Amino acid sequence: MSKKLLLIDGNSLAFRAFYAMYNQLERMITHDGLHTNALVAFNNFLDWLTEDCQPDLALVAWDATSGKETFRGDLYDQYKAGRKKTPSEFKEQFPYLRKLVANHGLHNYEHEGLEADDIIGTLSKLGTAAGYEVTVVTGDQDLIQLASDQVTVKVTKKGVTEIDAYTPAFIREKYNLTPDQIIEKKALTGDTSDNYPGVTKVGEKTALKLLAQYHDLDNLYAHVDEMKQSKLKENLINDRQQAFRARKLATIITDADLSIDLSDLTYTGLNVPELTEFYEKLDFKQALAKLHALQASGQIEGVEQPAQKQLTVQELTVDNLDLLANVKDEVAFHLDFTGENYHTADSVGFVIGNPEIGYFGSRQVELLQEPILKNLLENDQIDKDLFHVKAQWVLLKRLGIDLKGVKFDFLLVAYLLDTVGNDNVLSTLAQRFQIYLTADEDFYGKGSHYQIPADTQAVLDHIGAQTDAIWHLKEPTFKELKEHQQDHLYFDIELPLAFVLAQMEYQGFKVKPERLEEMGADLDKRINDLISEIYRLAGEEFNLNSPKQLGVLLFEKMGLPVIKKTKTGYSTAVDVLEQLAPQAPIVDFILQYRQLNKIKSTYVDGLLAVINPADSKIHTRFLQTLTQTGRLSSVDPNLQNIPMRTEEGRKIRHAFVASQADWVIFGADYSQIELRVLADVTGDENLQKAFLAGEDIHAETARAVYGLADDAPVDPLMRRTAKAVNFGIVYGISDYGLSNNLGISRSEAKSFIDTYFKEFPQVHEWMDQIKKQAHEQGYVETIAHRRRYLPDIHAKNFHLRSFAERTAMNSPIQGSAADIIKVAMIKVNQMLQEKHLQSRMLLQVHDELIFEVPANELDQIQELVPKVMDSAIKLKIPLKVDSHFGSTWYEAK
DNA sequence: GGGCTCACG
DNA sequence: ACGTACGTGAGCCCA
Repeated sequence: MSKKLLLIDGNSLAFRAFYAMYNQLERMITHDGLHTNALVAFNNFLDWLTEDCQPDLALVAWDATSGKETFRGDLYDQYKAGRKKTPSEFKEQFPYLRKLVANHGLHNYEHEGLEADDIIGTLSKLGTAAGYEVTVVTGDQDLIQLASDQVTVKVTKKGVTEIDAYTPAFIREKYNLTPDQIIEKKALTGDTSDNYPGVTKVGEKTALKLLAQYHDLDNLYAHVDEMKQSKLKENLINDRQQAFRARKLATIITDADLSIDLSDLTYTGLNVPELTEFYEKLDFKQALAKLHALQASGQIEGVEQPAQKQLTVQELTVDNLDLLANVKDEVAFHLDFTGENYHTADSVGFVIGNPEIGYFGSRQVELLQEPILKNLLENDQIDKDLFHVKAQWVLLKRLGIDLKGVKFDFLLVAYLLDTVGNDNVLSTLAQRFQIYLTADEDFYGKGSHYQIPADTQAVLDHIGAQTDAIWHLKEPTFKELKEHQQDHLYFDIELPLAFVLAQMEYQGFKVKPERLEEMGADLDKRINDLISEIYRLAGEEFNLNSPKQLGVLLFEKMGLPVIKKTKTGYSTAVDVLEQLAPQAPIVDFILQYRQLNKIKSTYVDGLLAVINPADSKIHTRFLQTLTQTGRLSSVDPNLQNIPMRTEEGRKIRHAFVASQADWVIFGADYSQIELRVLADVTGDENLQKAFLAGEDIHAETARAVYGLADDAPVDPLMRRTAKAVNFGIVYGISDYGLSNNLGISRSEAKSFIDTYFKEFPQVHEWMDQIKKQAHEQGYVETIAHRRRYLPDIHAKNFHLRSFAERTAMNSPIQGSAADIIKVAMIKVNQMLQEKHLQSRMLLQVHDELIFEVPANELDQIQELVPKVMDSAIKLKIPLKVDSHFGSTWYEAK
């Protein structure tokens, strides 16, 4: 095989790189304020190119930066004139581009009076003569004139990820031209970006037609007089000189005098120490991770990574399980699975061990059921270090194993240390602590490309690297946990909660498909009637689910007034439609359609699709490490947003039933927990008194704000306003937001807020103090020391900064309420166990808990659950819990 | 994949 | 002058 020469057009590619990632410009800045978007894209591109091409010789050519004009400037004084100034954000990256190239083991070259094109043209000719297979890479079509049997010219298309490889055959196919004729084409069309004209009115199409007939410029002009009279002929004759000048400008020099030789261009590969330093200096986290992963996997040599020694997992079989007899007090364990939903996922394999005894694993997860392994996992005297304990617990439970003795869950700890940018992926979370792993996505592929490699050892080593990383992550992360005063939050709240949640998910909530199907049939009929009526009133059929088409109908064809706009067009949201309803009867039908269709598609059809046929239950997953405030979320399906507010939707809850006959559904919810938390954390005495004074906090607030007597009646409008103010306070109030919500003027809203703060002065003080704290330390905390960092608190942008300030006020409230119910869940679960009750907790919906309860336990549960919830965490004012039960979730209201 | 809409607390 | 109430997830459209 012939040797390879790689020639890269530095300027055009860097330019492409800068604009390919232009939308990332302000996100990619080093701590010293250097923009790095072009560097990041160029770096990725170099990686890809060198891996793909594996060159023997390689060079990146740059346009001359100094001194003398190029011959093209001499030839035409307008050459490249009128170009926009290079943005300074791009210019500042130039010097680093060259370093980047050098650190990748490629040569940089520029030469006075020459453009990068000419350097590449000359070297490609030299390379061809010396028998090299030449690859030219550029962002610019001009270079394709160099294509030949030995030279392939790769040109980036959109961005830098897609590439066309121009060979003579490809050029023939695309333009019906030879590479040489590319110059002739350019002569006729000129070049707008280099600012030289060809022949007036001749663009690509005309040029191709002329070249098909006349082949080249000389022959064309030799026969131009024979052409029949036309505007084109006139233009050709008039612009003859321009065309020939353009041909000279477009022709790339292939015999320039260079001060280098092919022998100077040896490709030396990555300079790992230099590149590491470069990446570190410019905060290239991903590139650094990739580099470290390459080193760890032994594909390249480089800087010593003590914690990342290449480890080999020893494969376990039924015959060598006694290898695990040495396991004493602590092991790391990782059971890998496909996809995200561990309730249904297939297992890929597992690894167990630690650096002292080594790592052992198998792709046969049934091995875990062998006594030695099962006992080890179920032994609470042997500490386990894991990633994502809840998933591990469920996967093992499905194998009949009861995981115990868990001490470290890296996912939970990483989430508690910093919620920002947590993607729940081990490899990216590990990077925060300078541990670099091959990402699952890179190892297995993603989406439809997911495939478990056939090489068992490779798979085990991949899982092993993760297991070993978990082991090494424990110490540094536990240390930070302590510094954050989050030991209690982790050991006494989140870690035990993970087991409670795992049991709830595994238990599942029984759903009667026939109830949903009945509802579905009824809804279908009513939806179809609505659709017919809407089409009739509209006078045409259209896609009712398309806000765009609906907007055209309402606001263009029917001429209804535009009340609100979205980024992309007219808003057709409920509040808008409600305002339009009196003006056109169709609008009310559309509102009804929207409501019923939502119930049908999201809830009837959506839930039916996720009932497990084996047990007729729905097994949601609670995401414990996602929200920025400490709340849970629920997915696959979301059982935290089952309809409640409208009767029509609420009927969905009829389908949710207890799993056994004579059992009931029991629900208990905190009353006004967030406002009680507010009264507690602010220490506001008036707010505390208001809670102690009456049943109805919104009415009490109204009395305070409107200056009514303690026992005076409160009219509904006053109560509604006070309620909105209470919500506003919890959300981090602004007069603008409140005015919008209540449909009042900003100044009226402002005066409400002022009065509120006058009545509850310590709430006001707390709001100021928490904002100040956020500015000073960059984060806010809940009563259990749950932390939320607010990077935007220092933003120059008013919008971002204001948002961060509202968040600073809201997160401690919402988050503390989350702390309280989490503690309650752990205590309720403990109580159920201690009292040997069969009742089971099924769901948490932020301020309420849902249970299924045998009829004979109902009295006890009704007494005990609210009691445990009340006393979960002691506040300065009592917590209040309401409870309900019934034969279905609908009845438990 | 982003935007819109709408379900919950 | 600026212009959003806080926290979520799912279905659908449309590029």
